[in-house]
Formats: sequence, C-alpha cells, structure tokens
Amino acid sequence: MRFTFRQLEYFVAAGEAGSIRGAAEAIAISQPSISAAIAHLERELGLQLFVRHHAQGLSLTPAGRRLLHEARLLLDRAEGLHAVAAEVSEQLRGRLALGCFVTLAPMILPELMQGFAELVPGAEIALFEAHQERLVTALRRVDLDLALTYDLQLPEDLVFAPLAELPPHILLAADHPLATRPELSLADLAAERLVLLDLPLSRDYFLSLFLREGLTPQIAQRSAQQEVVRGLVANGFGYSIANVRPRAGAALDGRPLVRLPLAGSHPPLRLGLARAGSLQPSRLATAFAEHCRAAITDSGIPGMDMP
Amino acid sequence: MRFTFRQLEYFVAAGEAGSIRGAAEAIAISQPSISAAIAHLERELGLQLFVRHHAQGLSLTPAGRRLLHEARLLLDRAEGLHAVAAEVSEQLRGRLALGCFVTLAPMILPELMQGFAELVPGAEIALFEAHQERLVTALRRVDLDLALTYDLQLPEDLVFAPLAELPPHILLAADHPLATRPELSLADLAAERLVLLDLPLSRDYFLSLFLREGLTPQIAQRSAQQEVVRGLVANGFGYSIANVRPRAGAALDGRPLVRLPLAGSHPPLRLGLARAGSLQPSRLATAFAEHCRAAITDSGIPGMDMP
DNA sequence: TTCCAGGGTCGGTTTTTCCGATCCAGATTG
DNA sequence: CAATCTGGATCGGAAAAACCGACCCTGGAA
Repeated sequence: MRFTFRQLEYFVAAGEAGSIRGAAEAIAISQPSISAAIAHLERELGLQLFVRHHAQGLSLTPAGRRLLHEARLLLDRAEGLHAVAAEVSEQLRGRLALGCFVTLAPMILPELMQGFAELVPGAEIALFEAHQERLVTALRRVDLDLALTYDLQLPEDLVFAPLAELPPHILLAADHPLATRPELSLADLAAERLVLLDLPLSRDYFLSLFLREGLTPQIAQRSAQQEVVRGLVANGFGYSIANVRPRAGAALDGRPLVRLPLAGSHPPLRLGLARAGSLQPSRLATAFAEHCRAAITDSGIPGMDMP
Repeated sequence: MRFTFRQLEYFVAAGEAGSIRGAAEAIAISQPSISAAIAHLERELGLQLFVRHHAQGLSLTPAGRRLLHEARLLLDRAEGLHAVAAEVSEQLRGRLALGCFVTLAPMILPELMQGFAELVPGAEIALFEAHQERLVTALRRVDLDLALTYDLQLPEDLVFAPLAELPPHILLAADHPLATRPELSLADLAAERLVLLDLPLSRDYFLSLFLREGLTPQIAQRSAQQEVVRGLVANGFGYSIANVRPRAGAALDGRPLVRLPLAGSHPPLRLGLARAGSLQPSRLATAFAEHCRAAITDSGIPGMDMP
C-alpha cells in the first residue's frame, strides 16, 4: 500500500470541506500537511482528485468523487476493525471454541450448553470432543478457548481450574454375582476380567489404580468408546472402571448396569476447565467459566448421578 | 485511525507465515519491525492476536483469526482503491458527465450517443442539458467532464475544441411571403417581426448580428424553448434566427417551416467541445472527444441538415 | 490597483519506522 | 544434563516521514 489511512482521511476532509484550508481547520491539521497528502494520493493513484480554483478552494473531479466514496468506505471498514475488536474482546457475543473430554461430553454438555445459551443468547459454541492428548494439542495451538476435561497429565503451560472431583466407580452387569455388594475393592475384582476404556491418558490412570495396590488386572477387552465398554460389561464380558456417573442404568442395547463405589482410598479424577496459560481469556470464555463454576460442583454435575 | 496499512500487512503476513521470523523473510522486512507492528496492533485493538510459543513461532488466538480475516478484507479493499483509480483513469469504462447546449441536444445527442455506445460498450453517459451560462458554471465546478456547445463567451479557464461552424439561418413559416426567396439579408427582414430564442448568452449573439449592421429587430415574442419559437414562427408570429439546422421541416404542431440562408457575412457559431482547462481529461472523455471529431464536421453533423 | 483568499513550496523540527545487535526462554540434540 | 538452536522481545541509533510556520504565487473582489 503506497498510501496511508491518514492521507485518506485528509482527502475525505478536503472533499467534504471543499477546500484544503477549511479541512485544515476542521481537523486541526496544518494546511501544507493536507495539501501534501492530497498530492501524494494523486501521484500514487495516478489521477486528479481535485481541480484547484485560485482563491476559491477545490472542486472534486468526477474521478475524485468516485474515489472519495471509495475512501470513505475504506475508512469505515477500518473503523469497523476497532468495532470487531471491541466485540470480540468485550462483548458477550461471538464464537467460543470449546473442547470437551470425549466421555464427559454426552452427559455434561447438553445441560451445560442449554443453561449457557439462556444466560448469554449471543454466544455460539463450537464443540470439539476428543481424548486428552488431542485436547492438549488443540489448547496449545489455541484452537480452543477452553476445554472441559480432567487434569490428567496437563502440561504446565496450560492453566487448569478444578470444578469437581470424580472418584472411580465399578461398573457391572446387573446380573453379575458381585452386583449386590454395597461396594467393591480392587482386590474383590482380582479374579474378574476388566473391560478397559482405552483412551491415551485415561487408560494409564485406570491402570495406575491397580499398580498402586500391587495388582494387575486381567484385561478382557478394550475399546475407545465408552458406550462400547458399557455394552460389553452389560453383556457379561467383565467389569469396568469409570469416573463418570451416567444416570442411565443400562447400556445402549437396554441391558441393565450397576455402578458401585470403589472401596478404599484412590486418587479421584478432577474435572475442570483447562486453557492455554498464555492466552488471555475473552469475556465470553470468562462468562462460560463462571457458568461452569456455578453448574458443576462436587455435589452436582449436569447429566450425572449424585455420588 | 490509530494503526496503519503497514501494520495490518505485517500482521497478515505473520498470520499466514505462522511466525514472525517467517513473515520477515517472506516480505523482506526485519523481524523487529513485524514484532513491533503486531505489538502495536494488539495494544491498539486491546486484544491478543497471537500466542507466542517459545522457539516455535505463533498461533493465532480465536480473536486473532477473526481479526486476520477482517484485516485481509480491509487490505483487499485498499488494493481495490488502486483498481478503481486505474479503471477511472485508464479504462474505457465508467461514467462520463456530458453537458450539451440545450438546443443542440435533441438533434445531435441521439445519433452521437448511439455511435459512442457501440464504440465503447462499457461507458455510461450522464447527460446535462442547459444553456451556456449553466454549462460554464458546471464545467468550472467540474460537475461535467465535457460539454458539447458553442464557443459563446467561454471564459479562458475553459478549453474549447471546435468541431464545426454553424452560420445563422432565417426561419420562416412555409406560407410566409418571403419564404420563396433563395436567401434573405437582415435588411430584408427589417419590417418583419422577430421571434427570439431567449437564452442568456445566445440571445446576445442573435442581437449582435443586427447591431453589427446598425439594425434593431422588432421583437414580437421571446421564448427560452426552441420548439416554442418554431411553433410561433410556423403560426405566423414572425421570423426567427437559428444556427442549428433541424431536419424536421415543420413545427411540433405539424405546420411547415422553411429555413433560408442568411445573406451576407456574419460570424458563425462554432460548435465544439468545452472542458475545464485545469481538469486532465479521462480516457473516456478523450475517447468521446475523438468520437465527436469523427462524427461532427462542417460537412455533416448528426441529426442536422447539410448546410 | 490594491487587497484578500487559498493552494503550493521550502526549511527545520518532531515523530515514526526501520534495522542490526543483543537478550531471553523454551525446544532439541548429543 | 549440557550445549545448541530457534524464534520472539528489546534497545539504540539511523533513516524516513509527517508536520508546521513562513513565505510565494495567482486569480477574484473591492
């Protein structure tokens, strides 16, 4: 670009004032500056913008009139950039890129997003459901404003705001012999076969629960899909471990499931909001975080059973 | 505007390159300059455009992505200003503001514009028909690119390119006693009554013809409309003087008219193109002038009889 | 004829832009 | 784990640009 916003502004001012002198007064700039700006534009655009009338100001040429119109549009659009910036950073509107840990999404998101949509009607949420590794990558690349997930192996450059703790539970088919117990320990399950939810980092968490007690689970099946795991358990392939507490008492095929507390002391998963530490959150992101803080607590999580 | 095109360009380059260093190489600018431009924009717009990854370049924030898009649009539009300028000054397209002396218009313009429209399909002509005084004013205010008119009292700051000479003729009703003469002198008409075309400067031209010979016409009627003058003449109100040579041999009411040469030596009206001397003509105006030069000569004028 | 209005031009000053050099922190490599 | 690499931020000085006051010039008005 071989001209500047300032030159355009001076040109528009002169076009509106009908004289350089008048424009100079109107915008409190010296007359030579405006004269130079117009001369520059005329040289740069290769056409005559004004006819100079001695002692009588200026007249726009036909070309000048056309260019004046264009210049005004351009300046308006530039002003619009400020407006867009203000909207993005200050207004409670626009798009929020939200990540969510894949197994949490079906339980938490519907209610959470519903509540937020009522709270902030101008918001649009772009969802990204993935396992932890992908969430971390996306957060670091700032493809996401926020991610609703566990604090599983979060690197230090991500900021994590915890919301609730989810202790591990045991999942059994309703007709499993152990299903009548009030709770179960890992030792109780040593002879049973495990259906493992097989996602990059959560997998390691589940296995670590056994390792801490010196046990090794017998893995019967693995699946990356929570619903497949539940289906396998309901159909007698074994037990599973999960931290989420879906309200549904059956797998997708209708077979009943039972969830029992895991006895003993185990590290829970902490559910919370992660974001890139180097990204200052938008107003929208902050509002969403607040909404999460109000909606998600240890005593209640949207879409989940009480402990 | 508290930012510049350059800063936007650097921002866009950095957004596209994914790093400041890469952008610096791409557009051959030092890395600190780009860093400063981005910092300036972020301060000015009050939001974070990039997240800086140590030793790994930049990521656009969601807001940055939005702003990048806007910035690109803005730069495109600025580039468009160059395009508009080029179109206006170089292309044979766009609008030509054309003035025409009011009595010439109905004869000359239809054929002339028809021919030009075929020659230059992209042209649009904005017509302004008026008497000489108004044409001069409009030309000086550069509301018009060109005016097709006489060189009647044209001030020096207008440039006049003559095309054809129009000597004065006498207009009579076909049944007028003098209508059978091969030509008439002003002295022949001393006893007759004049119907005067009463337009600011042409009026003075007509009267000057009499004054030069020491005669004073008897003015029976005046009208600012050529068709009214012709109607009055056809209905026996007297004779008239005109330089144009309409092909129509009758007034609008159908009554026949006769046109006879004015005997003796009289200053003709020179028909030509006037423009503001201080306005460099556009390509379009130049093309139109050339078209006029080809179409309008002493031996033939669109819409008019031969001498 | 003089005066006035308004645009253009000229020097000098201030502001902005630009660059090379350097600093710094995280990533990579051996 | 240390050395190295990468890429952004910062600093100081140089170059460019914008800006202004003063002045010139020309056409219109008195």
